Amino acid sequence: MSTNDLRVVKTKQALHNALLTLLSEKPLENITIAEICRVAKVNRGTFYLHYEQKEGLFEEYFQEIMEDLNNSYEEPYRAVTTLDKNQIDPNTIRIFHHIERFKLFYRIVFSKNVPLTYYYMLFDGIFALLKRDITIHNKVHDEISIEYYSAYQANAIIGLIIQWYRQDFEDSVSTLNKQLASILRIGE
Amino acid sequence: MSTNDLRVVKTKQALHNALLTLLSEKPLENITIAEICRVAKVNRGTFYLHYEQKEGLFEEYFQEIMEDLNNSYEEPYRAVTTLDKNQIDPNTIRIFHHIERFKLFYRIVFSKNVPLTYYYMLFDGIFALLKRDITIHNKVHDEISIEYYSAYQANAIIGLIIQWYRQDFEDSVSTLNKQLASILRIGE
DNA sequence: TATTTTAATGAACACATGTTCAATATCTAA
DNA sequence: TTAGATATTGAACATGTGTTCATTAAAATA
Repeated sequence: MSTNDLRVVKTKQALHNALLTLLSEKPLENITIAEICRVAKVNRGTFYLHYEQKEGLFEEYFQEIMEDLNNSYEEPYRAVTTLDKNQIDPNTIRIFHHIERFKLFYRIVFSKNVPLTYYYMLFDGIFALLKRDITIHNKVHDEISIEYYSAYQANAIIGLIIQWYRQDFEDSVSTLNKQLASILRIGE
Repeated sequence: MSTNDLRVVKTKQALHNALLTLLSEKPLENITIAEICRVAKVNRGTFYLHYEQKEGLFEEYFQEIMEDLNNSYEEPYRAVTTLDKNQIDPNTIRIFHHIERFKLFYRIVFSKNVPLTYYYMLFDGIFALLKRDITIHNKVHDEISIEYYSAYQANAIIGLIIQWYRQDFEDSVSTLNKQLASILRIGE
Protein backbone atom coordinates (compact mmCIF):
# COMPACT_ATOMS: atom_id res chain seq x y z
CA MET A 1 0.00 0.00 0.00
CA SER A 2 2.43 2.63 -1.21
CA THR A 3 1.73 6.06 0.24
CA ASN A 4 2.72 7.68 -3.04
CA ASP A 5 0.10 5.93 -5.11
CA LEU A 6 -2.31 8.59 -6.33
CA ARG A 7 -5.27 6.42 -5.49
CA VAL A 8 -4.19 6.25 -1.87
CA VAL A 9 -3.58 9.98 -1.71
CA LYS A 10 -6.98 10.67 -3.17
CA THR A 11 -8.76 8.29 -0.83
CA LYS A 12 -7.09 9.70 2.27
CA GLN A 13 -7.82 13.24 1.19
CA ALA A 14 -11.48 12.39 0.71
CA LEU A 15 -11.62 10.82 4.18
CA HIS A 16 -9.87 13.78 5.75
CA ASN A 17 -12.28 16.22 4.16
CA ALA A 18 -15.25 14.13 5.18
CA LEU A 19 -14.07 14.01 8.78
CA LEU A 20 -13.53 17.76 8.86
CA THR A 21 -16.98 18.39 7.42
CA LEU A 22 -18.61 16.12 9.97
CA LEU A 23 -16.58 17.56 12.86
CA SER A 24 -18.08 20.97 12.11
CA GLU A 25 -21.52 19.44 12.64
CA LYS A 26 -21.04 17.18 15.64
CA PRO A 27 -18.49 15.76 18.09
CA LEU A 28 -16.15 12.95 17.07
CA GLU A 29 -17.90 10.45 19.32
CA ASN A 30 -21.15 10.80 17.36
CA ILE A 31 -19.49 10.32 14.00
CA THR A 32 -19.48 6.79 12.61
CA ILE A 33 -17.07 5.22 10.17
CA ALA A 34 -19.97 4.38 7.88
CA GLU A 35 -20.94 8.05 7.88
CA ILE A 36 -17.42 9.25 7.05
CA CYS A 37 -17.27 6.80 4.14
CA ARG A 38 -20.68 7.86 2.88
CA VAL A 39 -19.65 11.51 2.85
CA ALA A 40 -16.23 10.73 1.35
CA LYS A 41 -17.80 8.41 -1.22
CA VAL A 42 -15.25 5.81 -0.25
CA ASN A 43 -16.01 2.15 0.25
CA ARG A 44 -16.13 1.19 3.89
CA GLY A 45 -13.74 -1.66 3.22
CA THR A 46 -11.26 0.84 1.84
CA PHE A 47 -11.39 2.74 5.12
CA TYR A 48 -10.30 -0.38 6.99
CA LEU A 49 -7.49 -0.79 4.48
CA HIS A 50 -5.93 2.38 5.87
CA TYR A 51 -7.21 2.76 9.42
CA GLU A 52 -8.54 0.64 12.23
CA GLN A 53 -10.79 3.23 13.84
CA LYS A 54 -11.99 6.71 13.10
CA GLU A 55 -9.51 7.74 15.78
CA GLY A 56 -6.67 6.73 13.50
CA LEU A 57 -7.89 9.19 10.94
CA PHE A 58 -8.08 11.91 13.56
CA GLU A 59 -4.56 11.10 14.66
CA GLU A 60 -3.18 12.08 11.27
CA TYR A 61 -4.37 15.62 11.89
CA PHE A 62 -2.89 15.51 15.32
CA GLN A 63 0.54 14.73 13.92
CA GLU A 64 0.51 17.98 11.99
CA ILE A 65 -0.54 19.88 15.07
CA MET A 66 2.26 18.32 17.06
CA GLU A 67 4.65 19.58 14.41
CA ASP A 68 3.38 23.06 15.06
CA LEU A 69 4.09 22.55 18.74
CA ASN A 70 7.63 21.53 17.96
CA ASN A 71 8.13 24.39 15.55
CA SER A 72 6.85 26.86 18.10
CA TYR A 73 9.71 25.69 20.25
CA GLU A 74 12.48 26.28 17.83
CA GLU A 75 15.20 28.65 18.89
CA PRO A 76 15.32 31.24 20.14
CA TYR A 77 13.58 30.00 23.25
CA ARG A 78 14.34 29.73 26.90
CA ALA A 79 12.85 26.85 28.77
CA VAL A 80 10.31 26.93 31.54
CA THR A 81 12.05 24.18 33.41
CA THR A 82 15.37 25.78 33.90
CA LEU A 83 16.05 25.26 37.52
CA ASP A 84 17.19 28.78 37.93
CA LYS A 85 13.72 30.26 38.10
CA ASN A 86 14.92 33.79 37.58
CA GLN A 87 15.49 33.07 33.96
CA ILE A 88 11.84 32.51 33.26
CA ASP A 89 10.26 34.95 30.91
CA PRO A 90 6.51 34.41 30.45
CA ASN A 91 6.76 35.43 26.82
CA THR A 92 9.06 32.60 26.03
CA ILE A 93 6.45 30.08 26.98
CA ARG A 94 4.89 29.18 23.69
CA ILE A 95 2.81 26.19 24.62
CA PHE A 96 -0.27 28.17 25.50
CA HIS A 97 -0.15 30.03 22.22
CA HIS A 98 -0.07 26.74 20.44
CA ILE A 99 -3.08 25.44 22.37
CA GLU A 100 -5.06 28.56 21.70
CA ARG A 101 -4.23 28.46 18.00
CA PHE A 102 -5.69 24.96 17.77
CA LYS A 103 -8.34 25.22 20.41
CA LEU A 104 -10.93 23.71 18.08
CA PHE A 105 -8.85 20.56 18.12
CA TYR A 106 -8.01 20.65 21.77
CA ARG A 107 -11.66 20.89 22.67
CA ILE A 108 -11.91 17.45 21.11
CA VAL A 109 -8.69 16.16 22.66
CA PHE A 110 -9.87 17.03 26.16
CA SER A 111 -13.48 15.94 25.80
CA LYS A 112 -14.26 13.12 28.14
CA ASN A 113 -15.51 10.43 25.78
CA VAL A 114 -12.46 10.52 23.56
CA PRO A 115 -9.72 7.88 24.03
CA LEU A 116 -6.62 8.71 26.05
CA THR A 117 -4.47 8.36 22.91
CA TYR A 118 -4.63 12.03 22.06
CA TYR A 119 -3.79 13.00 25.60
CA TYR A 120 -0.67 10.88 25.38
CA MET A 121 0.27 12.43 22.05
CA LEU A 122 0.19 15.85 23.65
CA PHE A 123 1.94 14.57 26.74
CA ASP A 124 4.69 12.95 24.69
CA GLY A 125 5.14 16.12 22.68
CA ILE A 126 5.60 18.33 25.70
CA PHE A 127 7.57 15.65 27.50
CA ALA A 128 10.08 15.48 24.64
CA LEU A 129 10.50 19.24 24.55
CA LEU A 130 11.07 19.51 28.28
CA LYS A 131 13.32 16.51 28.43
CA ARG A 132 15.47 17.89 25.64
CA ASP A 133 15.72 21.13 27.50
CA ILE A 134 16.44 19.58 30.86
CA THR A 135 19.13 17.48 29.27
CA ILE A 136 20.70 20.50 27.62
CA HIS A 137 20.78 22.52 30.80
CA ASN A 138 21.21 19.33 32.78
CA LYS A 139 20.93 20.90 36.15
CA VAL A 140 18.75 18.26 37.75
CA HIS A 141 20.02 16.87 40.97
CA ASP A 142 21.49 13.37 40.75
CA GLU A 143 18.82 11.65 42.75
CA ILE A 144 16.09 12.79 40.40
CA SER A 145 15.29 10.69 37.34
CA ILE A 146 15.13 12.85 34.24
CA GLU A 147 12.23 10.75 33.03
CA TYR A 148 10.18 11.29 36.14
CA TYR A 149 11.09 14.92 36.31
CA SER A 150 10.12 15.54 32.69
CA ALA A 151 6.86 13.64 33.13
CA TYR A 152 6.14 15.69 36.22
CA GLN A 153 6.75 19.02 34.54
CA ALA A 154 5.06 18.12 31.27
CA ASN A 155 1.91 16.91 32.93
CA ALA A 156 1.84 19.85 35.32
CA ILE A 157 1.61 22.16 32.34
CA ILE A 158 -1.17 20.02 30.89
CA GLY A 159 -2.87 20.38 34.26
CA LEU A 160 -3.03 24.11 33.68
CA ILE A 161 -4.37 23.47 30.21
CA ILE A 162 -7.09 21.18 31.57
CA GLN A 163 -8.17 23.88 33.99
CA TRP A 164 -8.09 26.36 31.11
CA TYR A 165 -10.11 24.03 28.88
CA ARG A 166 -12.72 23.54 31.57
CA GLN A 167 -13.42 27.26 31.50
CA ASP A 168 -13.66 26.95 27.73
CA PHE A 169 -10.33 28.74 27.21
CA GLU A 170 -11.77 32.01 28.44
CA ASP A 171 -8.58 33.25 30.09
CA SER A 172 -5.98 34.85 27.86
CA VAL A 173 -2.73 33.24 26.87
CA SER A 174 -0.85 35.83 28.87
CA THR A 175 -2.87 34.97 31.99
CA LEU A 176 -1.79 31.38 31.60
CA ASN A 177 1.81 32.37 31.08
CA LYS A 178 1.73 34.53 34.19
CA GLN A 179 0.15 31.78 36.26
CA LEU A 180 2.82 29.35 35.20
CA ALA A 181 5.59 31.85 35.84
CA SER A 182 4.21 32.62 39.30
CA ILE A 183 3.85 28.98 40.21
CA LEU A 184 7.42 28.26 39.14
CA ARG A 185 8.62 31.20 41.19
CA ILE A 186 7.17 29.75 44.38
CA GLY A 187 9.82 28.26 46.58
CA GLU A 188 12.51 30.61 45.46
CA MET B 1 -36.14 3.31 38.92
CA SER B 2 -35.65 3.23 42.69
CA THR B 3 -32.17 2.17 43.71
CA ASN B 4 -33.57 0.25 46.68
CA ASP B 5 -35.74 -2.04 44.63
CA LEU B 6 -34.38 -5.55 45.05
CA ARG B 7 -34.72 -6.20 41.34
CA VAL B 8 -32.45 -3.25 40.56
CA VAL B 9 -29.91 -4.27 43.15
CA LYS B 10 -29.85 -7.79 41.81
CA THR B 11 -29.47 -6.68 38.21
CA LYS B 12 -26.63 -4.30 38.97
CA GLN B 13 -24.86 -6.90 41.03
CA ALA B 14 -25.09 -9.38 38.19
CA LEU B 15 -23.68 -6.82 35.76
CA HIS B 16 -20.88 -5.92 38.13
CA ASN B 17 -19.90 -9.54 38.55
CA ALA B 18 -20.07 -10.16 34.84
CA LEU B 19 -17.80 -7.19 34.13
CA LEU B 20 -15.28 -8.32 36.73
CA THR B 21 -15.25 -11.82 35.30
CA LEU B 22 -14.69 -10.55 31.79
CA LEU B 23 -12.04 -8.06 32.88
CA SER B 24 -9.97 -10.94 34.19
CA GLU B 25 -9.99 -12.40 30.70
CA LYS B 26 -9.52 -9.38 28.44
CA PRO B 27 -9.23 -5.60 28.38
CA LEU B 28 -12.28 -3.39 28.72
CA GLU B 29 -12.10 -2.29 25.10
CA ASN B 30 -12.64 -5.83 23.84
CA ILE B 31 -15.64 -6.45 26.07
CA THR B 32 -19.03 -5.80 24.52
CA ILE B 33 -22.27 -4.85 26.21
CA ALA B 34 -23.95 -7.86 24.66
CA GLU B 35 -21.26 -10.05 26.19
CA ILE B 36 -21.66 -8.58 29.66
CA CYS B 37 -25.40 -9.15 29.47
CA ARG B 38 -24.98 -12.71 28.28
CA VAL B 39 -22.68 -13.52 31.19
CA ALA B 40 -24.90 -11.68 33.67
CA LYS B 41 -28.02 -13.29 32.25
CA VAL B 42 -29.57 -9.86 32.05
CA ASN B 43 -31.57 -8.61 29.12
CA ARG B 44 -29.64 -6.17 26.98
CA GLY B 45 -32.52 -3.70 27.17
CA THR B 46 -32.21 -3.80 30.94
CA PHE B 47 -28.58 -2.77 30.68
CA TYR B 48 -29.57 0.36 28.78
CA LEU B 49 -32.15 1.08 31.47
CA HIS B 50 -29.29 1.64 33.92
CA TYR B 51 -26.28 2.62 31.84
CA GLU B 52 -25.51 4.21 28.52
CA GLN B 53 -22.18 2.51 27.89
CA LYS B 54 -20.11 -0.22 29.44
CA GLU B 55 -17.97 2.67 30.69
CA GLY B 56 -20.79 3.75 32.98
CA LEU B 57 -20.69 0.37 34.63
CA PHE B 58 -16.95 0.62 35.09
CA GLU B 59 -17.35 4.05 36.61
CA GLU B 60 -19.33 2.61 39.50
CA TYR B 61 -16.26 0.66 40.53
CA PHE B 62 -14.17 3.70 40.13
CA GLN B 63 -16.29 5.59 42.63
CA GLU B 64 -15.39 3.08 45.31
CA ILE B 65 -11.73 3.34 44.46
CA MET B 66 -11.90 7.11 44.71
CA GLU B 67 -13.31 6.67 48.19
CA ASP B 68 -10.22 4.70 49.10
CA LEU B 69 -8.12 7.56 47.81
CA ASN B 70 -10.02 9.97 50.00
CA ASN B 71 -9.84 7.73 53.01
CA SER B 72 -6.13 7.29 52.57
CA TYR B 73 -5.92 11.02 52.96
CA GLU B 74 -7.72 11.30 56.24
CA GLU B 75 -5.82 12.88 59.07
CA PRO B 76 -3.17 12.61 60.17
CA TYR B 77 -1.53 13.70 56.98
CA ARG B 78 0.69 16.48 55.84
CA ALA B 79 0.27 17.70 52.33
CA VAL B 80 2.77 17.58 49.52
CA THR B 81 1.88 21.04 48.38
CA THR B 82 2.71 22.91 51.49
CA LEU B 83 4.80 25.74 50.23
CA ASP B 84 7.29 25.29 52.96
CA LYS B 85 9.05 22.38 51.32
CA ASN B 86 10.91 21.44 54.46
CA GLN B 87 7.75 19.99 55.88
CA ILE B 88 7.55 17.26 53.29
CA ASP B 89 7.84 13.76 54.61
CA PRO B 90 7.81 11.12 51.91
CA ASN B 91 5.94 8.75 54.14
CA THR B 92 3.01 11.07 54.33
CA ILE B 93 2.44 10.85 50.62
CA ARG B 94 -0.21 8.23 50.30
CA ILE B 95 -1.25 8.60 46.72
CA PHE B 96 1.27 6.16 45.36
CA HIS B 97 0.24 3.53 47.87
CA HIS B 98 -3.29 3.92 46.71
CA ILE B 99 -2.30 3.54 43.04
CA GLU B 100 -0.28 0.46 43.77
CA ARG B 101 -3.09 -1.10 45.77
CA PHE B 102 -5.40 -0.78 42.79
CA LYS B 103 -2.90 -1.17 40.02
CA LEU B 104 -5.11 -3.69 38.26
CA PHE B 105 -7.64 -0.91 37.84
CA TYR B 106 -5.15 1.78 37.00
CA ARG B 107 -3.70 -0.31 34.23
CA ILE B 108 -7.12 0.04 32.65
CA VAL B 109 -7.50 3.72 33.52
CA PHE B 110 -4.24 4.60 31.80
CA SER B 111 -4.60 2.35 28.77
CA LYS B 112 -4.75 4.36 25.61
CA ASN B 113 -8.04 3.25 24.12
CA VAL B 114 -10.09 4.01 27.19
CA PRO B 115 -12.08 7.28 27.36
CA LEU B 116 -10.63 10.27 29.21
CA THR B 117 -13.46 10.06 31.76
CA TYR B 118 -11.49 7.91 34.16
CA TYR B 119 -8.49 10.15 33.92
CA TYR B 120 -10.66 13.06 34.93
CA MET B 121 -12.09 11.12 37.84
CA LEU B 122 -8.59 10.56 39.17
CA PHE B 123 -7.62 14.13 38.40
CA ASP B 124 -10.67 15.49 40.19
CA GLY B 125 -9.98 13.30 43.18
CA ILE B 126 -6.40 14.46 43.60
CA PHE B 127 -7.35 18.01 42.67
CA ALA B 128 -9.92 18.15 45.47
CA LEU B 129 -7.46 16.79 48.02
CA LEU B 130 -4.75 19.26 47.09
CA LYS B 131 -7.13 22.18 46.84
CA ARG B 132 -8.50 21.46 50.29
CA ASP B 133 -4.99 21.33 51.61
CA ILE B 134 -3.85 24.46 49.85
CA THR B 135 -6.90 26.28 51.14
CA ILE B 136 -6.27 25.13 54.69
CA HIS B 137 -2.66 26.20 54.65
CA ASN B 138 -3.53 29.01 52.27
CA LYS B 139 -0.04 30.15 51.67
CA VAL B 140 -0.33 30.67 47.94
CA HIS B 141 0.73 34.01 46.69
CA ASP B 142 -2.07 36.40 45.74
CA GLU B 143 -1.40 36.44 42.05
CA ILE B 144 -1.77 32.69 41.77
CA SER B 145 -5.23 31.23 41.21
CA ILE B 146 -5.90 28.38 43.61
CA GLU B 147 -7.69 26.55 40.82
CA TYR B 148 -4.76 26.72 38.45
CA TYR B 149 -2.29 25.92 41.17
CA SER B 150 -4.24 22.86 42.30
CA ALA B 151 -4.66 21.69 38.72
CA TYR B 152 -0.95 22.13 38.18
CA GLN B 153 0.07 20.15 41.26
CA ALA B 154 -2.55 17.45 40.84
CA ASN B 155 -1.66 16.76 37.25
CA ALA B 156 2.05 16.89 37.98
CA ILE B 157 1.60 13.99 40.37
CA ILE B 158 -0.41 12.13 37.75
CA GLY B 159 2.51 12.79 35.41
CA LEU B 160 4.71 10.77 37.73
CA ILE B 161 2.06 8.07 37.82
CA ILE B 162 1.92 7.96 34.01
CA GLN B 163 5.68 7.49 33.88
CA TRP B 164 5.34 4.82 36.54
CA TYR B 165 2.54 3.09 34.65
CA ARG B 166 4.56 3.08 31.45
CA GLN B 167 7.19 1.00 33.18
CA ASP B 168 4.38 -1.25 34.35
CA PHE B 169 4.66 -0.02 37.96
CA GLU B 170 8.03 -1.65 38.37
CA ASP B 171 9.49 0.99 40.68
CA SER B 172 8.57 0.81 44.33
CA VAL B 173 6.17 3.14 46.07
CA SER B 174 9.02 4.53 48.09
CA THR B 175 10.98 5.33 44.93
CA LEU B 176 8.05 7.35 43.72
CA ASN B 177 7.73 9.10 47.03
CA LYS B 178 11.41 9.98 47.00
CA GLN B 179 11.25 11.25 43.44
CA LEU B 180 8.35 13.50 44.32
CA ALA B 181 10.03 14.74 47.45
CA SER B 182 13.23 15.49 45.56
CA ILE B 183 11.43 17.32 42.80
CA LEU B 184 9.56 19.44 45.31
CA ARG B 185 12.82 20.26 47.05
CA ILE B 186 14.28 21.74 43.87
CA GLY B 187 14.31 25.49 43.94
CA GLU B 188 14.72 25.71 47.65
C1' DT C 1 0.99 2.79 -25.51
C1' DA C 2 0.56 -1.69 -23.69
C1' DT C 3 1.28 -4.49 -19.74
C1' DT C 4 1.61 -5.30 -15.10
C1' DT C 5 0.57 -4.25 -10.52
C1' DT C 6 -2.43 -3.16 -6.95
C1' DA C 7 -5.89 -0.07 -4.73
C1' DA C 8 -10.76 0.33 -4.60
C1' DT C 9 -15.25 -1.66 -5.01
C1' DG C 10 -19.61 -4.14 -3.93
C1' DA C 11 -21.71 -7.83 -1.93
C1' DA C 12 -22.25 -10.72 1.75
C1' DC C 13 -21.51 -12.40 6.45
C1' DA C 14 -21.91 -12.71 11.64
C1' DC C 15 -22.26 -9.96 15.24
C1' DA C 16 -22.97 -5.43 18.16
C1' DT C 17 -25.60 -1.15 19.04
C1' DG C 18 -29.40 1.43 20.58
C1' DT C 19 -34.22 1.74 20.68
C1' DT C 20 -39.27 0.44 21.03
C1' DC C 21 -43.28 -2.02 23.03
C1' DA C 22 -46.46 -5.30 24.78
C1' DA C 23 -46.26 -9.11 27.99
C1' DT C 24 -44.57 -10.86 32.25
C1' DA C 25 -42.41 -11.36 36.61
C1' DT C 26 -41.10 -9.45 40.81
C1' DC C 27 -41.14 -6.15 44.35
C1' DT C 28 -43.48 -2.69 47.69
C1' DA C 29 -46.97 -0.98 50.39
C1' DA C 30 -51.61 -1.25 52.18
C1' DT D 1 -51.86 -11.65 51.69
C1' DT D 2 -53.40 -9.10 48.15
C1' DA D 3 -53.43 -5.33 44.84
C1' DG D 4 -50.99 -2.02 42.54
C1' DA D 5 -46.62 -0.43 40.82
C1' DT D 6 -42.75 -1.10 38.10
C1' DA D 7 -38.42 -3.48 36.72
C1' DT D 8 -37.35 -7.00 33.49
C1' DT D 9 -38.02 -9.60 29.45
C1' DG D 10 -38.11 -11.05 24.55
C1' DA D 11 -38.82 -9.87 20.10
C1' DA D 12 -38.10 -6.96 16.41
C1' DC D 13 -35.95 -3.22 13.72
C1' DA D 14 -32.64 -0.11 11.52
C1' DT D 15 -28.07 0.78 11.60
C1' DG D 16 -22.95 0.21 12.58
C1' DT D 17 -18.72 -2.91 12.89
C1' DG D 18 -15.17 -5.65 11.11
C1' DT D 19 -14.02 -9.02 7.85
C1' DT D 20 -13.83 -11.80 3.40
C1' DC D 21 -13.33 -12.28 -1.64
C1' DA D 22 -13.87 -12.07 -6.44
C1' DT D 23 -14.24 -8.29 -9.66
C1' DT D 24 -13.09 -3.85 -11.49
C1' DA D 25 -10.68 0.31 -12.17
C1' DA D 26 -6.81 3.15 -11.89
C1' DA D 27 -2.07 3.80 -11.28
C1' DA D 28 3.03 2.69 -12.12
C1' DT D 29 6.50 0.91 -15.38
C1' DA D 30 8.77 -0.59 -19.20
